[in-house]
Amino acid sequence: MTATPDARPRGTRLPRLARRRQLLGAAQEVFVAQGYHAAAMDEIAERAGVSKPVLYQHFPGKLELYLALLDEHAEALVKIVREALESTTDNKLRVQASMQAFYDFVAGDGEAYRLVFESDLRNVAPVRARVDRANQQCAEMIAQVIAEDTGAAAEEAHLLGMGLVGMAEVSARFWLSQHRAIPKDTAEKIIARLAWRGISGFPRTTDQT
Amino acid sequence: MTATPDARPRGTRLPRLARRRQLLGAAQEVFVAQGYHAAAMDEIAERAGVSKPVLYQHFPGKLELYLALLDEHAEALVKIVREALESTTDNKLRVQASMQAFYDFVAGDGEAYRLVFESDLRNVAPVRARVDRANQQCAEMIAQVIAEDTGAAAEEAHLLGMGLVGMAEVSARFWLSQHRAIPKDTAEKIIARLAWRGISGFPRTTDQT
DNA sequence: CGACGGAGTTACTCGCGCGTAGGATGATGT
DNA sequence: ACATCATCCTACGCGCGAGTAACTCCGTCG
Repeated sequence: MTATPDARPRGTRLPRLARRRQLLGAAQEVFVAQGYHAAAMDEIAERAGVSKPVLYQHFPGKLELYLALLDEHAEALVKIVREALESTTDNKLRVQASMQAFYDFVAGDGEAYRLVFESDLRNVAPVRARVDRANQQCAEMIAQVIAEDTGAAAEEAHLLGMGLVGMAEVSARFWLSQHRAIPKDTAEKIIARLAWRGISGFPRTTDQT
Repeated sequence: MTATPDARPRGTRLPRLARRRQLLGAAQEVFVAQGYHAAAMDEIAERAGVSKPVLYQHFPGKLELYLALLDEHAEALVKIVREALESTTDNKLRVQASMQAFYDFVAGDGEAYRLVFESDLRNVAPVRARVDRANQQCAEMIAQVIAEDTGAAAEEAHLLGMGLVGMAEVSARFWLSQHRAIPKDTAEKIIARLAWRGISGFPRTTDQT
């Protein structure tokens, strides 16, 4: 078990772009499995069946390599949430689709969601900026719909949006941590119903009990 | 700005237990501000106005020092949530109180919530165990109430509980990141209303559209 | 008044992991 | 066949930060 799990054949020569993609793939596996700090550049290189300097011919440093991956997946999250919201004008279905988007994201290939939701580098400014921005954009898109639907103030709608994002994020990660004890679509429906009951016909005024 | 902000007077001698408390205080400041990895034992010692070996006379290593703090605040979170749930038998008020508990926790002294909600050491088993356990306990307590109230299945109630925990956590952190743009009790009420509308009179069956 | 011991200090060792210098190797154009 | 260039390798420098060894200082008790 101490031997390299599945290092690619060490001899293959690749054109620049293909190599880059492959390096990103290897880096993702390692960063996801170990987190940023525990991940060693040596290991990423080895995992790609290549030596370290090759890595540095494609990326200026460890941080930039990480940011490339983070960008990719943060944007992917925002994109599928946007698509979910644009997939219909029926708000109930919108909620359903949005929740499914989060569950899809978390269940997606190679547990890449960890980069966005469980990064161990949030204390570093550029990482924090990206993670926060992804969350904010999701919340903002949802807030827009809420504001239109309920006439709530922007601030309030934004807070509600972030609440729903948190609900989706955390419940989806929990669902996955239970190794899908509940079928995916069932979990999505349960959470979607919770969310929909929560916001549908939300009272228009802020200051009431 | 490069000089030490407020190192305690370097000469004071303290009895063992007082020193320990003080070291925990200094460590908390540094861990909260920098995260685990960026925090240096030298800096914690300096912040406490003491040299490094003193730190090692009280804690066997950096990790154990961190775990001591994490335990403390994880337990504090579970405790205030439990107290919120036990404060009344009116479920609507329970929701209100629970949300307030999360907001109180996040707004609490020295931003210690970061240790529990934003730890950059979740990839390390003992840390992950503690963070997950705190979340699970909160969700479990809420799930219990939900199950009693709605008759939902245990699995479903647990998922709902985790959804509400996520809603509270993420929205509270967002609220704080906006530097309290909304008054605290207003934010609490908005989220509490969202949560209460979501679960109150939750349908008893799972498999309906 | 001397020695005992708790409290603290300075000044190291040492391993780990990022990033790099300099050399080898194999395909391509002339 | 030979030069050329991109691609890849081995082997190292080097800083940083956790943890430690060996010493000092001062109150207290017999």
